[in-house]
Amino acid sequence: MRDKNRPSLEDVAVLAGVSTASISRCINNPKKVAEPTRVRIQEAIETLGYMPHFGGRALARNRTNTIGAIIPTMDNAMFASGLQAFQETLSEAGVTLLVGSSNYDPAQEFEQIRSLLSQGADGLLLIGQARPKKTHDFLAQHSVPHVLAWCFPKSTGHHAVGFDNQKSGRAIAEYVISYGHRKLSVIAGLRDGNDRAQDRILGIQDAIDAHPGVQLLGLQECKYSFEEAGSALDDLLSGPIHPTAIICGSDVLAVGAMLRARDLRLQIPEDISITGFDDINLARVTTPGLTTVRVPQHDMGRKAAHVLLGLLDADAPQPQSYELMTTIIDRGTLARV
Amino acid sequence: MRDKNRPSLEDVAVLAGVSTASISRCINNPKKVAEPTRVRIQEAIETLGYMPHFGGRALARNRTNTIGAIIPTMDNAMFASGLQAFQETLSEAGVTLLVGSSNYDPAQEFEQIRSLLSQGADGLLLIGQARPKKTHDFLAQHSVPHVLAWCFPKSTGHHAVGFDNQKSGRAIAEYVISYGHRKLSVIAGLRDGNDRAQDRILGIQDAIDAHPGVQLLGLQECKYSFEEAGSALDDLLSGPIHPTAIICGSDVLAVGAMLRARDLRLQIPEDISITGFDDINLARVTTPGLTTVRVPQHDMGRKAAHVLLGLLDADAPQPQSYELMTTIIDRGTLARV
DNA sequence: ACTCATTATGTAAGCGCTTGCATTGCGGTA
DNA sequence: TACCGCAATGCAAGCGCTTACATAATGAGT
Repeated sequence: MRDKNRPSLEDVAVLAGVSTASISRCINNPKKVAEPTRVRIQEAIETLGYMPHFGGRALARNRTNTIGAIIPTMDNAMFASGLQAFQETLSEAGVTLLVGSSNYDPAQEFEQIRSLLSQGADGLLLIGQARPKKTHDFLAQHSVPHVLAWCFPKSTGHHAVGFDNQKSGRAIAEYVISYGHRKLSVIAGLRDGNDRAQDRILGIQDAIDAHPGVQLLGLQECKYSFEEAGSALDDLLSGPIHPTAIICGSDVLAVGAMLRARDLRLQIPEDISITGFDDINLARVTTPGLTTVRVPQHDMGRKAAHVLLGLLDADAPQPQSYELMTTIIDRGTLARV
Repeated sequence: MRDKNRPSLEDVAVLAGVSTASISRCINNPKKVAEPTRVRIQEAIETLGYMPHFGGRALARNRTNTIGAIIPTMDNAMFASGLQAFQETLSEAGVTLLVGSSNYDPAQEFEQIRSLLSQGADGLLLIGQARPKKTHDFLAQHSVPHVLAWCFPKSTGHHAVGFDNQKSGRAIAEYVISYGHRKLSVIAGLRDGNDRAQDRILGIQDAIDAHPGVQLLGLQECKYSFEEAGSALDDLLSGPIHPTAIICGSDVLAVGAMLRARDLRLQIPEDISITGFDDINLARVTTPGLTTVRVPQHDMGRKAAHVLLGLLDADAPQPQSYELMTTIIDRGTLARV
């Protein structure tokens, strides 16, 4: 079983003429080793090209210096860039990132959690708050350090770095209403198992309810793809009475709707207003630019990493949760009526 | 050091009334255990909520079932979706993905390689072929199974799943030329340490050289951002004689150029043609849609995973390399002149 | 009934590293 | 000179799991 080519601590020890303990100390806590020995050890390590064996280390320390992130998909720029920031921050701290994706499916998420944990992840980054009891129990049973992102749950019990989706949903709806729109429709992500989509809708509802005279003409749920959003738009326009504005649960949906609207020869925003959510690159590129809600993904990823690292560092001040703020970016897809 | 809460094989063995060896076998090779014992063991595992300890397993097996991928950045949709496919495929095979990012910097890439390897990665996915000798030596010294993606090197010695950037660069340039353009300029990614950017330019050169009368008026290198691409466009237009078409090394660059062109009140493609490379979502969204080179990212990620898994499976037929084909997607940013 | 495969299970030796404790060697102090 | 304290190092016991080998149990073939 022993890999003859791979040098072990033992080998380095022999070459350097010290015990394995010293080598280990030299690697993990150089201060505890005298200067000359350290030099000797370093040389031995170099000449052998020694690299600590991960398994051995993990076994002895009961720690892997690895953190897992489970996101719905990297295919959506929205998560990808948060994840990028997360990874960079971990990397600076010498921690490696394990990635799993759930494809918005709670069952898959559970599997990924199991999987990443059994791969030794010391902690986890999870997206959103809503998950089956089974999952919660599992996390609790194994007391897995974890932080939630892309949400900011009122209830405690979890560390979170994110924003309030409901509040943000309400904000964009209020904004649309403030532009004079009274007949609204919504294209949202599939709510099932997706609390972010859900909360955004709730927020939109809140705003509508708070403004008598404003009505919600239609609500379509669909996957985050241009095509599905296009079909959703078709459905929303199939009724006898058309909305003047369509609030979308994500930029991808909004852009999908815009593309379809263009095919239908509808002018945006003259014929119909459309808003997005996330503020990914896409939103800057459409003509006109998409009016949307900016989510501080980069900050979120970075802060989440810090919180998680803090959680794992026994003698760090226990980190709290952070609520980040979203802002509305008004580009050009929202008209005054 | 022993974590009192975490059940070990030992604990399960006691509960099930068998030896640890049987448990291990039951987990790794159920066939080798008799039905009734297996049931008993399963129950014990369930009630204890046992999960194998990663370190222990890795140490004994000298294998982690983990694969690393080092990509320039996830922030660019182009890598993100390839990575997504890669991850999904690994996951299906029970292998977990470790992610590192190099930010297009060979030194950082080297560090990430070290890091992922010391985290026990059994193999690596790397982007592109050009890297310092130091890195190559390191990979060789440790005989790290790895596959290259996003490129298809002529030289052997590496497994690769990708496409020929030079050929594709030439193809798009030929295409532009076939539309009647004679005065071309190029906006490329920073060539330093980025063989994809380099090869694409070489390909463009090839096409230009093959067509007397076609000239390259300018070549700007810049980072993959809208802003930088915008400035690059400014520079290209600052001369006395303007190009009729600008060939860009990526969609992000192309879109950045388009946005700037719009600011300059230039009509695309009437006043100036622009082409991209990658075919990410962005390309479908601009007005007009971006004419670009489609890179089969999804396939690439998936195939790369298969090849890598094959490389790690001793008794699998040794996988070869795959050259994938790119195609030109003609949307609307390329005019006939 | 006796032997021999065959199958199911147990025993125990590592895998490579960390770390509490023991040992050594040194300079400073009384 | 004898003693103490401290710094540097070595010793060896695990950490939890896998697996070669040993053993036991079963059934088939003679």
